[in-house]
Amino acid sequence: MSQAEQIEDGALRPAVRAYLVIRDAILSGELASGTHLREETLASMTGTSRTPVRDALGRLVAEGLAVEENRSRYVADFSPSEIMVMFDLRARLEGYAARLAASRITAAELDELARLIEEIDALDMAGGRDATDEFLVLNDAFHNCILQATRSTQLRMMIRPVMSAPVALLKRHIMAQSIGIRASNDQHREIHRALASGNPDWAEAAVKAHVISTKPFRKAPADD
Amino acid sequence: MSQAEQIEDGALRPAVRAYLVIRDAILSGELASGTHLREETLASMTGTSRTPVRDALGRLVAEGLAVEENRSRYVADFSPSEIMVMFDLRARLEGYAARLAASRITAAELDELARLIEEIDALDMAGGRDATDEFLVLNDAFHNCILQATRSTQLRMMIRPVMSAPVALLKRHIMAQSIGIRASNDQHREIHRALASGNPDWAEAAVKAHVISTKPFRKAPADD
DNA sequence: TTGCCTCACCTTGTATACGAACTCTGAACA
DNA sequence: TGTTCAGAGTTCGTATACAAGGTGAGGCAA
Repeated sequence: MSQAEQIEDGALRPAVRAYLVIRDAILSGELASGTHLREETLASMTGTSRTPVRDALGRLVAEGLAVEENRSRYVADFSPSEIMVMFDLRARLEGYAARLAASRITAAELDELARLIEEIDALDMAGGRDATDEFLVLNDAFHNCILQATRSTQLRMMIRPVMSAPVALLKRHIMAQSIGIRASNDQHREIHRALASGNPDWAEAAVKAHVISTKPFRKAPADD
Repeated sequence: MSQAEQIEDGALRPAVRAYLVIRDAILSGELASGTHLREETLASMTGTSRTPVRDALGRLVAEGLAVEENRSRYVADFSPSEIMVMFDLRARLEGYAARLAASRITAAELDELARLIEEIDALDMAGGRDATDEFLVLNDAFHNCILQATRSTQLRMMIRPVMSAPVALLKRHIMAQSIGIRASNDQHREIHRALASGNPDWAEAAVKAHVISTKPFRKAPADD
């Protein structure tokens, strides 16, 4: 699609650079919960004018990483209970996506999923320093392939925001070894089998379990 | 909250006026699926400059009413199967919201729900020309009250987009008498009982059923 | 001393001008 | 006749100037 935007880190368009910089600052904690996101401040932080910053803030609000109050935006609350809500939502939404995909996925897409599973396996064998980053890319591709197979742009648009934040949070937990690449890929294998069988109930349950298993906290304030 | 924005129709801020005008044009079919949303054109249509239009388009993309492709935006596809997806998503998300609300809702909020139910009943008795519009307002308040009771801004932000389009579509079906105000309010009553009992499973199921019952089509391309 | 009013500053919202990228058309050459 | 390249026109992206609104501090009066 729009690879032109991603070819080089320094060559990013101002709007996407602003988005990425602010997003990273929020997810890394550099901008703490409740911080007032001043357009002028962010503009100098990202090296652009206020226009791309406003664009970026709009996206961040839509993704739930920032909230609007009065006329300003503030970085959203990421309390443990909020993070659990995000994972629960993602589990339900992606589960539903898998349900649709089960009856709409093509043979080519199933092959693509199988290929990604193999690549992740190879990664797991090799190990190495930046296996985490590569895993995240392949993992993202796997989940996006399922979304693609739903044939619903509405669904893709709806899930995009609820995926971005949990995926970013995921990185920390993989690095902290609390989530194993091997175990995660075993779940991918089961999801592939479910989709290949065309069984919507199985596909939904498998994806739901996969996402929930990455939910970072033990205690369950959400009645789930 | 921001009532200042809504006091008068002519006194709306350009950004929200642009948003409402374009949104209505999309939902009414005036702007057909796939239409290229040219900023300059929309600017003259809404009587503003391109800046508020860009803001509005960003929101519409986030809500799934428009899609981005290359550098432009186009009005999204509202095929029957896409509309069914939107209703299914809303059912799942609001069901989850009710689940959370069941254990977090306050007595005051339960009273508020009861009050809204009574108002809708009164509306149903009175009948009249614009009962539909008033019902939509009260109905919206009812659903928002439940969202409020989840104590999760993430959830509210996530559900907002998936509610707006179905609710707008709802209007046509109420006017077409295919959805009864009386029957809908009976479901509200059950939801109230479920929430009051604090039973998350019941609350989730009741809300899910309520939303699904408004799903406009008989045939079910979604395996649901 | 306390409460209220006013003024100034700070932040966001809007308009507009300019620059860049993409697309579509038309013509020329293979 | 088909394909490709060039150029112009159109549309979007960004920066900036200006306007409006809100908030906080400071002073004045009761």
